[in-house]
Amino acid sequence: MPLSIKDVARLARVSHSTVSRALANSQAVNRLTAERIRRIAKDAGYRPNTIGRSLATSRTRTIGFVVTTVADPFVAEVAAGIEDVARQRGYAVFLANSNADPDREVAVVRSFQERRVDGVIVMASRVGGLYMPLLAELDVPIMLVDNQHPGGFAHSISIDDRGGARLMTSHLAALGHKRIAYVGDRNGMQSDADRMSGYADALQSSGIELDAAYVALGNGAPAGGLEAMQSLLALKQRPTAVFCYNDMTAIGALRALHKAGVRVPAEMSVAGFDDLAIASFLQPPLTTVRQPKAEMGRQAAAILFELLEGKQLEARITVPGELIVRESTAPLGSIAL
Amino acid sequence: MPLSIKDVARLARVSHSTVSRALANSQAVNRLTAERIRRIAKDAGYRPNTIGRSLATSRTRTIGFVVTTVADPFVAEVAAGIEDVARQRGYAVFLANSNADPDREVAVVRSFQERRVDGVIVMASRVGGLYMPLLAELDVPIMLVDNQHPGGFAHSISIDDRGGARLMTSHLAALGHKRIAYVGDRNGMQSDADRMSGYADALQSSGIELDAAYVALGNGAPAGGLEAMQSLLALKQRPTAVFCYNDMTAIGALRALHKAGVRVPAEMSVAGFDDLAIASFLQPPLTTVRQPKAEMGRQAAAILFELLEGKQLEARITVPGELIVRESTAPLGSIAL
DNA sequence: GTTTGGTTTGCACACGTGTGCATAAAGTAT
DNA sequence: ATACTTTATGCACACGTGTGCAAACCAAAC
Repeated sequence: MPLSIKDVARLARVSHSTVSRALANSQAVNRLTAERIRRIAKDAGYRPNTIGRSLATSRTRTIGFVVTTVADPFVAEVAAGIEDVARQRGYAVFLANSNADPDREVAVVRSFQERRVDGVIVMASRVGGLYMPLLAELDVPIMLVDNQHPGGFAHSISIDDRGGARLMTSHLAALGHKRIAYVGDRNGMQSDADRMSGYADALQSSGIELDAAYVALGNGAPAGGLEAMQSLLALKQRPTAVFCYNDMTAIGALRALHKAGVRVPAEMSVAGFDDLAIASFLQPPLTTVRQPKAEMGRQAAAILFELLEGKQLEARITVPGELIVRESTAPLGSIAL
Repeated sequence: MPLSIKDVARLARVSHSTVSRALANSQAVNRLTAERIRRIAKDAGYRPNTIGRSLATSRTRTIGFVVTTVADPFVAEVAAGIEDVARQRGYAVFLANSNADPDREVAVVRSFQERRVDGVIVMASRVGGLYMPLLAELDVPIMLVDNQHPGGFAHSISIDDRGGARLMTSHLAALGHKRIAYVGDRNGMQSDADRMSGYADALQSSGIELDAAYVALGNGAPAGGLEAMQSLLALKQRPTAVFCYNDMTAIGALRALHKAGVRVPAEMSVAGFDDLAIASFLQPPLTTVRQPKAEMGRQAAAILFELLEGKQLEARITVPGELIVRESTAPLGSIAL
């Protein structure tokens, strides 16, 4: 059993109140006494018990972070950013995977509720209709990261999906491509819908008619991208460029193209979204839209802490995506060496 | 302010003790009364306050998970496994990144200490000499995953690095390769040393002399693999096969080879270790040693919970790696189509 | 020496829950 | 009817910390 504030009090021959104040650097306690107490506490290896403190202050200095799964590298990078600023501020982070399973979602909210987290960051992308009211019931500040339906909540940070998709599609059109395909995500996420409409926007601006045959559906993972790409390859008239919902999908698409012996970018340009750490090491290095993942995580956490410290603010931040041109996209009809 | 057990007690016109017992399904309370109380608690939306409970029971049903960084996909997959069984058992998981920074390591341990976690899982690979005694000071069960120096601790689960490396190196030798290189990790990790010695073992068994020129150093990330591969390519007599410390390193190596116009596997075989989710989508799909990452996470958590429930057990589990042969390795001198 | 005012300290309670023990109620055996 | 057992409930305390308020102490001013 680790020693309590009372043990320190006994050692210092003062009341536990004085110890509490001394350790909190309160002005009320005599400077010398305070220093003496701090010395004793340190020498004895005293560690304050957060549980007791939380009970007294009704603040846990704890936040919950819900995701579909941390196994997704995109999510993991955001998590790293969040954890970074949380640690700096003396907060700890509960990690919970919902796996987009409604039962788990409920379990996660219950757990956070019972543990009295001070705030929550949600990055569950596929949050269902039931999830939002459940979260609201928590009655703590909630920050959404790249979430769908941010409408219902006051605080969110999201990539500009539509703008990013527009950037990329325009890039492809500027390279001379006319038959530009989009590989989406069949899970019906808001970000997919937004990227799709950015794609549609850009086609229109470039005077290209949107052809439903060039819209295929993956699942946000390589396997889905591979399948979708294969269906595109089976078309009588193949596209010459493919914009994928995310980098993971693009990885699958690249694999399908290699298998089929289609050279990238000579015969087909491929683009992704996210700019995962490995994007620049792919074959060929992937042209993509960069999301500042860790930075978004840091910002999400920073805003949440502002809220926790009582600041009243409405923050619906949209971060612009950055076009990163690498070697997987090239002018139409170019020949690779 | 959410309602407390006393609020429920008032609603049910009983003492809070009775409510406590009713909700814990204690035999001591009358069946009908208990049911009535549970009804009322449920209808009122009562959620027990874990903070209060923890103070009373001195158990938090919380564990800490320390890693260098979750941004590493390998780590993230283990994390998913851990979180999975933790949730099932009603435990919550604190995530903390040490970034292999000694100051952060200290901060993490302090945080876990002050939050009175019931147990800790460490996956910090590069734990320094100071870290271990610091952890021991926590005085709670500690479970190590793929950690170096598991010697000092009673409970650990690790991949069989040496055996896995032997498997892979033998595979390469069996394909006829004589000049087999190893790209290690300059951070001086135990797993690197073990894989290196497995590599050396297998070379010896195959009657191949270990040539120091064929041992290069990366950093466990693609950039390091790329550099290391380039140094190997600069040799007068290049290797014909390269075994990389991990998949991330192999990804960098593949990139270097593509850049240099060296065909894989026709001119050079490449192998990794870990079997990350994307390994099978690389160009070419990567031959590697599979670590059952999520499963190891699940098992680590399961053992920790056994310990927490008082079971006395010594567990130093070594999990065998599985050789996964894909298309990045081929017989010496084979010609790609 | 008394009063005033400031500084420092401790008392006592609160936070929410679990639990040993005593008490009350109800049932059973004599 | 009494004594004993069983069952059900409440009282009171504990866990570790923070904090309003009163008390104690001290110094300065009169």
